Amino acid sequence: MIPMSQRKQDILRALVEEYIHSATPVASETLVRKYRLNYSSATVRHELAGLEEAHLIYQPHTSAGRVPTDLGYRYFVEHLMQESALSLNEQRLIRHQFYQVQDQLDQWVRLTASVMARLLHSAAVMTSPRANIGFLKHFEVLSVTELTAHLVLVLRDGTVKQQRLLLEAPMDQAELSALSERLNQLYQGKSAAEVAAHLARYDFTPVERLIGTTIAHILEQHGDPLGDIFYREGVVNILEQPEYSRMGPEEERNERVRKVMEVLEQNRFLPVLASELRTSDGVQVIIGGENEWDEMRDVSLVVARYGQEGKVGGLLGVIGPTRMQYGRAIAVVRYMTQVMNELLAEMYGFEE
Amino acid sequence: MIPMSQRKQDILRALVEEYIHSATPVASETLVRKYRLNYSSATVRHELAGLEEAHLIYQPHTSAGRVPTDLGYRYFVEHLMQESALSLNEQRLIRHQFYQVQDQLDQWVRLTASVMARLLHSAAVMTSPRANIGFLKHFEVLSVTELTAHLVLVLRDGTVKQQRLLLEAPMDQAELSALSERLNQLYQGKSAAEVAAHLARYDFTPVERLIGTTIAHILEQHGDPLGDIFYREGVVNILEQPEYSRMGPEEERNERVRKVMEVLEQNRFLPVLASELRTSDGVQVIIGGENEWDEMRDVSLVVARYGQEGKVGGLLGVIGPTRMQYGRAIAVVRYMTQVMNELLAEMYGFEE
DNA sequence: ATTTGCACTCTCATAGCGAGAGTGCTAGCA
DNA sequence: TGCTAGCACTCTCGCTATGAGAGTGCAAAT
Repeated sequence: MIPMSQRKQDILRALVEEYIHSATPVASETLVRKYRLNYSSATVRHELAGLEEAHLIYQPHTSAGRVPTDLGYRYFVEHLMQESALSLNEQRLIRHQFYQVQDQLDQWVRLTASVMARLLHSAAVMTSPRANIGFLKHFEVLSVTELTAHLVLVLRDGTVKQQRLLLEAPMDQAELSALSERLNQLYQGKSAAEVAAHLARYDFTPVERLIGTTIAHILEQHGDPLGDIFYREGVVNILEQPEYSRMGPEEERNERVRKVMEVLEQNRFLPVLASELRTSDGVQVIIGGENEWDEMRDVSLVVARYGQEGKVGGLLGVIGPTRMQYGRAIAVVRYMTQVMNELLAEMYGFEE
Repeated sequence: MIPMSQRKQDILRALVEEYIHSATPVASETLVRKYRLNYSSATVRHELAGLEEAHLIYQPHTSAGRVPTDLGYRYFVEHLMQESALSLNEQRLIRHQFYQVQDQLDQWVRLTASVMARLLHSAAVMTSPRANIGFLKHFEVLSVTELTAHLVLVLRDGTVKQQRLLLEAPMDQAELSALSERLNQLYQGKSAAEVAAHLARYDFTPVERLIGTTIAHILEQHGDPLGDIFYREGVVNILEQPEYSRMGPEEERNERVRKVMEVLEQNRFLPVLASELRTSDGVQVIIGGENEWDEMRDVSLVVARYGQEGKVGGLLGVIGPTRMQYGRAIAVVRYMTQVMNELLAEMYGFEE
């Protein structure tokens, strides 16, 4: 990294902000005019050449303005940006919406995603809250036919799983009920590991073992908080961004749109998040091609975990073009994390 | 409706098929050549003029080929099209995929949507199966703080609802458990109406009443099988259709994309479906602007209800440009309905 | 009742062109 | 030495013109 004089920093900050705003390559002249810099455009051009040397910005072609590179954005986010906190008014507005919604968990999640999408004019993604480790709250076994039954699990975080069971020997509802009552006693509040351990130790009938292993299996599967995304909101907003609807040659743009839609629809960003969020806490910013996933070269993510560590929680964030209002996005994501945390705390009675 | 000679019908059929295939206005010459008609192109042109008179087709501009109108598609679907059943191979392939998936309900749903999307290269939408009327299976009340509790409902179709309760007087978990056990006895297997009726008749404590009304409310809300769409698949496929990526002037196309994405994201098609499906059974075809919802002028729907009437069920279908492979789409939707029906029947033990 | 032949219309792709934007460099100035 | 003014140069972008091609509608012929 080259030494960054104060002036270079000022210029880079101005350039990134301007580009985020205008979505077109930024000219030296523009910077001087709009950002009241005390040097002439020629001086600015000189500095720009330096920044380009350092791969922080680049020119799409000779005699076009400059555009930040991924590296430039990264520097901006790390050193130059200031998080633009939400105004009190916005905060009130958001709170108010949650207040209006009936106290239903899934509605909160949906609302959170929708608020983020609207506030940032970009796409928001979010997982339902789920326990980091699945704990069984309760299960029932319903007889379907003589040889099949239907297992319904309720986990402590409120999710429900259903699975069909194929019995080896015929059993009726009464038998199953008795059995499930007994096993419920045993497994209530247990995790996958505990259930599995338990299974290993004692002797069980085949049916009991079947139910036990199935439960353990489901709990285990459930463990990964990145299992699947449930809510996507504001995908249209992305398409309205100039890079996807106006700028550049037709073909490239179509290609970009296709890519970003594919990423969104198939949750391709999950692996990236998984590794990123496992290592560190707080709001994470992932910029464009930094993560070497080719399809994501043009998009940035601003994401965070919400919920209580080791208890119930999930993931929320926004996804948009690399030219993203990072300052605001970070503020919004941080704030929504906080809101969700409070809601969950109330709901589950954690101390914060 | 004008009288439709055999020849007119033949020509219309050929034209619609060709347009569905090529996505470009169809010339008289092309029809003669590709569909081996026994008349000259001039004759065909003459007939085309007649069809245009009848608003079944139109010309985008003088000296372009013809394109079917919504009315034309309708006539095609109603009188000319033949449903192209899925080959045995395709059927086997589909079955096989379901066979591979563990017997988990939500995975079936997801798989169904995904299969439809892939088979038809268009977007598929689907609701999770839910009972047409909500019946309570079981509920629990968990103490959170002194004055708040957490209500978890399990309905008979397996969905779960959570809601926070604000108590008027402090209660601890023991009290709540006792209470909920008693009420569970009362309400088990009941519908919204039954719970509500029950509430009206007897005297209850405020807490009991609170829980009762909340349960009734949730059951009621749940009743509408069109409450919300859970699965969308293959949205990218739509963007790959020429009308959204290649044809026509830039601006119009963007507008189209924006519209269709909005419709998809916000489930705007639900009201249309609701009225359509309530009146009749089987696979429904809704073509473009027929339903006077302006945003949907350019898209068609092929949808059906699945599940057992009055018991558990949902909605599935595909959504794409009006230029859609109706014959195949209808076949696929019909087949997937059947598959889902069988799966549900197995799972819940209905006789089919 | 069809078909042939032909004039006519409209679109679409291409090339050419000029204006404008923005740069890099050089020479001059504090 | 650091900054600025001036200027030539480059590249894009939008506009217009143009011509080929596609497809029609119509009139005359079969």
